[in-house]
Amino acid sequence: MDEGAVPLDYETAASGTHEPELRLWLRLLTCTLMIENEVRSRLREAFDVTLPRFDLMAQLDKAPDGLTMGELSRRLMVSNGNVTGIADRLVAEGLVAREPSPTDRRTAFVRLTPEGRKAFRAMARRHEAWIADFFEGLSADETRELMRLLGKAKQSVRGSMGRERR
Amino acid sequence: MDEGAVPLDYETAASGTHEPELRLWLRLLTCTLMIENEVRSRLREAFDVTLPRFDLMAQLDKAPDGLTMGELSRRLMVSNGNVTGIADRLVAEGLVAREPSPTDRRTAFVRLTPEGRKAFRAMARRHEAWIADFFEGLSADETRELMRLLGKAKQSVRGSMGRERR
DNA sequence: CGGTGAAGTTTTAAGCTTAAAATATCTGGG
DNA sequence: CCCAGATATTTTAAGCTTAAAACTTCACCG
Repeated sequence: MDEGAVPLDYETAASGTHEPELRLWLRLLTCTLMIENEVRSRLREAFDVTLPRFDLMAQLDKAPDGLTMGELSRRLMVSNGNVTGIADRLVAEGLVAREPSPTDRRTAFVRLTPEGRKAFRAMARRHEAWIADFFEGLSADETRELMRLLGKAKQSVRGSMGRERR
Repeated sequence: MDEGAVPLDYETAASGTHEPELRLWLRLLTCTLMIENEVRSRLREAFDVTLPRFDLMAQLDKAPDGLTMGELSRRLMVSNGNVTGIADRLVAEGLVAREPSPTDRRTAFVRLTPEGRKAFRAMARRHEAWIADFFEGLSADETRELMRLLGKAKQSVRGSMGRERR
């Protein structure tokens, strides 16, 4: 048995020499990747679905009237072309339907099919339990405080988007 | 001009109906994606380098004696095969060198070349400034507290990895 | 020694992702 | 009406990513 079995991640060896902001970023990235990798693996094992398809369906589930491809792209924070490919595959599986906008022929609406909604709801129930379990070690107060600080961080990042291009 | 121009992201429409842990996860993901996308774009624009290549070089920079492919894979939290491909491309660019282990012929060591180290150091300086700027809106206390809470979250996620497979 | 399972890496196939170019449509000013 | 620029989406080419299989080498037990 490996004695000091410390799991390796993005933060490894980033201890002393770096600025606190960089260490914070590496820890943020590590947390996200750990959860993302675990969720991806469980989704595949339990439902034979990929994470990007689950994410796209999650956005559609929150929008009963469907979303345009552009709205999907912005909410998922990925490129337009990316959404096209994932939606194509979900349409081929019958989980999602594409339909043209009646008022703008450039625009494509996308919505869950009844089967898609049913499949998603089943996955979402398990998914939500997984996420709750991941954060089980945090008290309600800590969860709230983390939420608040990440909200501030989000605002801060948002504010620094345009500037600092030197 | 769009009046209430609220930028869309993963959290959109996830407000009332979901558990606090799920909302926390979506916010964590949003923060990470915002930073990752911005860093990717700036690295491309300023240095014509991809984010995965930068990340791999960053790990090597912290390990002057080089790393095995397996160690790289664990630290970057990606699959083995993924590292093979990125390392191949960096070797082709002359930024990274592969060498066999003298003691174990299965093992491949990888290290920065002098040119690779020079190129990385220049990128890292700018990168660190970008990251500091992203978190400018947080006080030193808030940064510390966020760091602490993310550390707890990391431990919590780590602890829930094996269990909850029902 | 010889074989057996474990460990390190690469390969493969499929899918995801981006940036940029291409296509199609819309909008508004002449 | 027409067209120039803007908007919405898809296509393309290159690269990234995973999971699983294949290869190679190692460790060690008998």
